[in-house]
Amino acid sequence: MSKVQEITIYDLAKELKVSVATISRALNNDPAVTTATRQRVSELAEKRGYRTNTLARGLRSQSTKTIGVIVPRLNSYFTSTVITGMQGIAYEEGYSLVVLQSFESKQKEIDGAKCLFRNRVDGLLVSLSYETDNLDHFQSFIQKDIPVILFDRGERGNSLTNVFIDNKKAAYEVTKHLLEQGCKRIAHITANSGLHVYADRYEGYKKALTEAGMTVKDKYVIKGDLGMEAGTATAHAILKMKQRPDAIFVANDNCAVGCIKALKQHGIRVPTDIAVAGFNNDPISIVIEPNLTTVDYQGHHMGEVAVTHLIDKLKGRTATESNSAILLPSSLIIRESSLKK
Amino acid sequence: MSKVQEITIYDLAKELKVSVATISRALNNDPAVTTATRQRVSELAEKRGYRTNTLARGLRSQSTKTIGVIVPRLNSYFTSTVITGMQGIAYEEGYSLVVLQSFESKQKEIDGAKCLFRNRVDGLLVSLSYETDNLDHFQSFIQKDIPVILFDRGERGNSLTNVFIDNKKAAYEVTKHLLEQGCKRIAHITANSGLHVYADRYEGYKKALTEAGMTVKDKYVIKGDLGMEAGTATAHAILKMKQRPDAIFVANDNCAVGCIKALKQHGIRVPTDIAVAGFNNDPISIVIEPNLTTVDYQGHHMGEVAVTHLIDKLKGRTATESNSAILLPSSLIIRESSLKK
DNA sequence: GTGAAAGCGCTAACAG
DNA sequence: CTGTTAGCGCTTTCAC
Repeated sequence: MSKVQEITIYDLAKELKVSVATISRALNNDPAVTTATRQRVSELAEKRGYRTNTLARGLRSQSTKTIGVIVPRLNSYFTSTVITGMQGIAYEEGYSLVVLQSFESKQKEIDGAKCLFRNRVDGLLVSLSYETDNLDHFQSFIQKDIPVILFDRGERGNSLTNVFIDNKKAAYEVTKHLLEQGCKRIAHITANSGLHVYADRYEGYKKALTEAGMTVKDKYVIKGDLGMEAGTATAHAILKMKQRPDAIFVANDNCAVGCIKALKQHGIRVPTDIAVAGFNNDPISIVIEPNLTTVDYQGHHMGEVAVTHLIDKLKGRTATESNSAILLPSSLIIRESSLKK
Repeated sequence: MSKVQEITIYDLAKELKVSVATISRALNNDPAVTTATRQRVSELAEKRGYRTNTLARGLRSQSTKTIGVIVPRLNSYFTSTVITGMQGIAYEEGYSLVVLQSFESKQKEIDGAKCLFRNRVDGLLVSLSYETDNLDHFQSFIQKDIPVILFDRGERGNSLTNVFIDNKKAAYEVTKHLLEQGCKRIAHITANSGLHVYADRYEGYKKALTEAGMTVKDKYVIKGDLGMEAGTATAHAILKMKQRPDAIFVANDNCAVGCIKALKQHGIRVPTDIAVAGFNNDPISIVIEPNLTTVDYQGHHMGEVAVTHLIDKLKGRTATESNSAILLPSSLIIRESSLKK
């Protein structure tokens, strides 16, 4: 198959005996051009198989129409849902998404940010890695007025827009529910990370305990990578405790599932002996037996909100301040894994 | 924060009192330029925060350094693994990935292809949607010599490179294993799709049955969308059959899990009453109880192979023919869900 | 309402 | 080994 020649606005201009400026205007629906010519232009463009050269346009208009996204990992239901939500809006608005993974590594996140910066994304959407403890690597974006929005895993005390849920409140509700089930010794498995998301979940856990007149016991707060294997490992550690907890609140579903699997293998009855609750409402939570009590929040919606705010900024139609925190709703979903009664 | 001025090679040229050509060469490691100047250039570039304008470069060199990827859905473990594999290689080679979802819709796949075509991706990697029954929408790419490679869900009888596993063989092995467990009435749940992947799995299933002196019974071959809910629905249909199958070979894990859940809810013992096998070795297969027998194949590797072939073509260092089929290994993983003995 | 022309930042052919 | 220069295809002032 021989290579077909690319059509440019010059070709169209020549054929219609008008100037390239007119073609350009017609193609961009500039009201200055008559409806008639606009019609003729778009017809010919279609007929000749013209496609705008985004490179040339971008070079001229100093924008790539590309949004960079950095996520810890692609392989979670939540993340893919978020991205799907972002994609829907982005494509409607004429933006492409370039998605990178940090694999929970700060260095990879920095590298990814650099890469996207070099590639001149118009904006950046980031969910931070476990290891991330500052936002210096986004400074180059800020200096060039490239908007950066954090979603799900953001940080406080910065000048960026954050889109997340009220993690403290959600964790508080989970813990309170566990207390209401009569649990007296509630362990908490969380990420080995300084991110506020996890600190907030811990705070919620603590608040519920405190309100119930209990105190947080350090040995009951266990940190790991929240993977399924980590769940299994932590369960083993818990089984070795002299005084075993009677409930475990895990900061994500995957890890909670690993935990339940291990507990069951060792003959522990869930929830009778130990109740378990997770976080995220991953589909896996209704596959594990007993089905997992968890916190649900809409990744799809979060993605839409984050990208909408970003595009609003890009198009200069923003109403929101930077430095604002956008809180999305979440809800406790109670299933068998926590029902002692 | 005031907007920082963008540095160009002209700025560097002026400051170093050399021509832009020299700068350009130095930056691209052209051996024609002395090591000394190259050194000076890269130092200054670093110091001034220079970043190549990919737009300008692309406009000049007629390439976007972008690879388009179309997948049915992002939210499967297999898919995210494939993409991770692709990403690793792509970024090493200086390419970005733009990933689109078809949501199993032919129209969405066509739209996605058009979008990527307009955005001038240098190459395309596609895993076809259920509904796709021809490859006409890739014709525009072929005409412009833009390489298109199909992975996982490809088609035969076309001029494109295909990267997949031997589905017939894999399905044959699953079915044979089920027969060896003493199953006499093996049902097959597959996609409601004309794709060869599923036709091949059916062929493997058929071959095993035929070899065992059995025939395929139409009522035992059930088509659906292979989602978890479809698995549940199909299980219900199976439970209503006068003569129930004693084994079900499902064409993916997700659906198999939905199936097992429903069977168990209705008091059917898996595998004793009905054995179940899936396909893909999704992590969910070791969460469901009993753990699911399935077919494992490396998405990561498949992604790497597909993108490597694509980039080889792009860089003109290809050895493989188009129209070639690249077969990757797969293996049967036997777990409790199929062990009658 | 339309056209002429400059220039976005880079690469590569050509000349030296 | 290095410099000059012509575009790549588009948008956008500034004229008319």
